[in-house]
Formats: sequence, C-alpha cells, structure tokens
Amino acid sequence: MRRRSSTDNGDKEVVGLKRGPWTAEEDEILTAYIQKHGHGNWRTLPGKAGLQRCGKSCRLRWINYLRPDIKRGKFSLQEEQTIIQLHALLGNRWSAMAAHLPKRTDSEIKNHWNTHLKKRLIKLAQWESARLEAEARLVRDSKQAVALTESSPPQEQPPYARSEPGQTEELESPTSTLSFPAVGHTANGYADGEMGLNASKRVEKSNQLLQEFEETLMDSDIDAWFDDSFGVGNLAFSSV
DNA sequence: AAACTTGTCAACCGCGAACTC
DNA sequence: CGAGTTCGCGGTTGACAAGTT
Repeated sequence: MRRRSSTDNGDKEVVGLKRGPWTAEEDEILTAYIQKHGHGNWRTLPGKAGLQRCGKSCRLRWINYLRPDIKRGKFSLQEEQTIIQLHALLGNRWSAMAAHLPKRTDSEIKNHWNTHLKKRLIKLAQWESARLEAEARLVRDSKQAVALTESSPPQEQPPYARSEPGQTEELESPTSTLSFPAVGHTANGYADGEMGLNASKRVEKSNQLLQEFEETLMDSDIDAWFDDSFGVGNLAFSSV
C-alpha cells in the first residue's frame, strides 16, 4: 500500500501557504532564486526563497512556465502531427512525448491533446464510421436489387422499405450521423421511372452513386479537414 | 445587454517510483 | 531491509475568456 507522504494533502492544510494563480512578483522571486542557487530540494526551496508556496507548486510553476527553454504559443502542424503519432505509440505518456518535442512540456502537450486533438480525432472516427456504414448499405442494396430482379417476383415495395429484422439493424450505429432513405428512392418507393430500370442499370447507378458519395466525403471533407489540421493526408495513421 | 454555453489552460490533487536514512 | 521523504507523472478541476442565444 501507498505510504502517505508529508507533502500529500498536507500542503492545503498548512496555514499561510498561498494557492491559486502566481503573481509576476512570485515568478520573479522563484526565477531569481533558481537561477542563482538551482532548485535543489523543492520542499525546502519556498522557505529559502521567501515564497509562501508549497514546494510542489514551485516545481510545477518552474517546470511548466518559468524555465527559460520553453516554447510557448500555438502548436505547429508538424508538432500536432508528431503528437498524434506519438500518442498512437505511447498512449497518455505525456512526459515521454515531451521528450520528442523540444521545448514543449508534458503539461502543454496533455492540454493540447485533450482540448484540440482528441476532439478532432473523435469527429474523424465518427465520420469514417458513417462512411463505411453508407458504403456497406449501398453495396447491399445493389446486390438485393440484382437478386430480386433476377428472381422476378412482382414487388410492391423496394427491398429497403420492407425493414426486415436483422437487415437494417446490423448496419445501424449509434455513432452514425447519416440517415439514408436509400439513394435514388423516395420515402414511399422508387422514384418515378426507377422500377422500370433493369438490374444491370440499377447496379450501375448504385455504383455510380456510391462513387460520388465517396468522392464527396473524401475529397471535400476528410481530406480538407486533414489538410487544415495537419497539412498532410492520412499520414498520421497509416505511418504509425 | 444579459444570460448561458463552450473552450482553454493554469493549477491542484492523488498516486507510484525513486531515493535517503 | 524497511520506513519515511521527495520527485514526477497523469487526471481533474475551476477560473476566465470568447462565442452564442
């Protein structure tokens, strides 16, 4: 079991220790002290430097904000790309990731991941899921159209509209943002003249629609998004 | 203009590892 | 070798800013 250290919990119970945002004056005192003496023992540092802060707070402030070799400000596309790749390899090991990003702190990387990159990647994953779902559905509809035309029993409704259990459910996903009344069909049946098409024409049309749909998604949305975000294609995933 | 929501990020907290005695 | 102390990491929180209704 873990032994309770004197710094745990104790800091917030010690009367007189300041908490919350650091002032410019405190920053100055801490920086001056460390530049002159080095940080040494963090626990004893505040007393020696004349700061009403706990050692832990001083350490955090120095490491994440006051150190001279820190690069602040917006992450470059290259840096974001590196973070995504490193995260795929290392998971949430921020300090290990920071070792690969010069002048960036683990805290900064963690914050950037949680507030920017994670959200974007989740969105992309949902997008990709919906795309695959749509693709599967269109392929299935094409095959059904061929099979039903060839066995040629008269159809009162198109296959997609009959909602057979196990057919629609298996393609539905809670993450999907798409809702298809089947491409090229109205809600009540085939569009005018659609039923008159022969099987090969329908397959051709479905394939064409599928291709258009894929091109629309890939070209205008996902790729654009990646370009905007990383300045590259799907490199971040394929190369890791 | 005010109220509300969402985004951002600095600071804190708890824990395990490493170190010291 | 065991107990106590310190360090460093990752997760979470909360204050503030910006955006939206």
